[in-house]
Amino acid sequence: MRIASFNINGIKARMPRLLEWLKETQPDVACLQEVKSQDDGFPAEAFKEIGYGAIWHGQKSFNGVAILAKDQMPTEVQRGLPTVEGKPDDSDEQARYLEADVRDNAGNIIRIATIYLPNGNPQPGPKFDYKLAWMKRLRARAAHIKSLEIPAVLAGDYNVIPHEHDIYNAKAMLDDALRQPESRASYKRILGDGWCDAIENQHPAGGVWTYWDYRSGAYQRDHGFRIDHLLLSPLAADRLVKCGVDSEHRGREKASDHAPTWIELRD
DNA sequence: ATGCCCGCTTACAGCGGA
Repeated sequence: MRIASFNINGIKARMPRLLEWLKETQPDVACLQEVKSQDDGFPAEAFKEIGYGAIWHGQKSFNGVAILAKDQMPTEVQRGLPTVEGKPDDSDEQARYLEADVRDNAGNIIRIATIYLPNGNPQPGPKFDYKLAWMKRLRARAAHIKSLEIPAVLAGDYNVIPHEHDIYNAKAMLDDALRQPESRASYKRILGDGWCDAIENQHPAGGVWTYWDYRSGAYQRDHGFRIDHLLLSPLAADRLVKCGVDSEHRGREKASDHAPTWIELRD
């Protein structure tokens, strides 16, 4: 069972590359972020034609998330991140969270969330405050999911560089929201509740990148960092076989600035 | 210190991204 996370940076511009990647790597589940499309413009039919059911939470111009599943339709569980108290948060208009159940090859349910965590720049400021508040809400939702004691995968662009060894140069981006101590501490608190960061678990020495800036030839110079994460509940972590990054796809024409990041769970 | 590149928009310049 392969489950992938991919910040596509605009579904209209990325559709050829996205379809190509789906056909080449055949993920069972693909969590997408930065769809940048209204609900009406989502190309569900094109995914259906290659065997993927899809649900999506769109927004004009910005943000937007989706879950694709091969040979099945994901069953939507939660659209938008609730408040810390677990109520719908009507004040948050940004489409950054979608949660669904899918079935594995044995027919058992796996809970999936696609996450586009706020960037938070510039910091300090209201955008950084929003990021940290959003992370508190995510932690509360994750705790709820964990309490269900089911296999669950929280996959997405977390916009957090967890450690010094998760960036090409420890001195780079020192003032950036992605690597502030508050961002890292908030991410660490979620992991501390019992979630396993798959890539960190399998590559403890670091040096794995999922994002390379478009500017300054960052990909060619391998100036990357790791911000796309798949967090596994204990019952999912027990089934982790391997994980990786399709970094070669970052080097193709008209690529996203993120590379697809994936895990494989045993059946 | 700022922009670099890229995608988006009742677009053709400005914003957001990271």
